[in-house]
Amino acid sequence: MSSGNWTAQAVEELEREGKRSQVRRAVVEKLGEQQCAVSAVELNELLRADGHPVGRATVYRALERLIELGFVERLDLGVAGTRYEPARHGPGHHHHVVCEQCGDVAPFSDKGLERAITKAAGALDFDMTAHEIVLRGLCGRCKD
Amino acid sequence: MSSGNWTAQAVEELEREGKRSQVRRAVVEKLGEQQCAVSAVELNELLRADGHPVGRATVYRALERLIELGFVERLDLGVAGTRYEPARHGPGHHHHVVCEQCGDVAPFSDKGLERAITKAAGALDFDMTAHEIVLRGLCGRCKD
DNA sequence: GTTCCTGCAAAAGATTTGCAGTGAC
DNA sequence: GTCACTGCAAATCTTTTGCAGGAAC
Repeated sequence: MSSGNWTAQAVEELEREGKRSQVRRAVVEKLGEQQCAVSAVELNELLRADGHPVGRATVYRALERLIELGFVERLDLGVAGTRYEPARHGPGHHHHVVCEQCGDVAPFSDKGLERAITKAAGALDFDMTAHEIVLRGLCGRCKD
Repeated sequence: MSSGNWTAQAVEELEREGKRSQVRRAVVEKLGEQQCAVSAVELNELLRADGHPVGRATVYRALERLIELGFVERLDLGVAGTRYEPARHGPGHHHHVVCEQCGDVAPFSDKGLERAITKAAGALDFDMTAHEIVLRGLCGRCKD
């Protein structure tokens, strides 16, 4: 699912539901542009900077709906509050490394890790629908 | 690191630093007793129920210090706020599965997953000091 | 007209900070 | 006496909720 596809599918789904709002479309589009997870406040600021003076509550409500629909994942990296990002199940799926020194967040992905996750989940009496992995430590710049 | 050992080591470390407080010792002991992650508010209530009328702020300050020392890990499972638990690196080390229906949190561990994590981290320009894994989905009771 | 969406302001929670008092040494 | 710890209350911050008005159809 490429960035453009994600945005298109999410917008389509919202419209199928009868949600024809311009504001929600803007939220979806802005979120789809992000490389990595953003907080609700950051997203709100990005939208305002873009000429969409959206209310905070609206952003939260839009995110909530998108989470219900499975288009957005909520995650807490321990820095800058709760963050949100497009749920990508195919290419683009990734996890996060967080630097404990500078707070920098970066994405990473690893095939072997995905296989191990799937295998581990299969051994439990549990239907896994999503998973999150966060690595903490020192980033390349801070560890020296 | 067994439960008793963790508590003993944490208390010892606090004392080495010159922290001779009874209250912090109580926080450490109560935390060491927990099977799984608890929130700061829950911990405060547990302490009060135990006859330690500790202030909220004190609990947060104690947890903060313990995190700095590496004895406690902060994690956010998306349910009931931020949670804290003893950082166990040997036996007892585990991750979490969260039921999206009932909010139940359970621990799990998997050797293969640990190996995959270590391997994946090794491939990055990053010094990993900790990692978190959260599986989301439906627990045994809710999936039926 | 009906239904859902929106912004604003108020409310609710969680966490942090300021401060005067207390305990350990 | 000194220095760190403590409780309380106030302040902050993030997220949620109530409500009156507005847009889509």
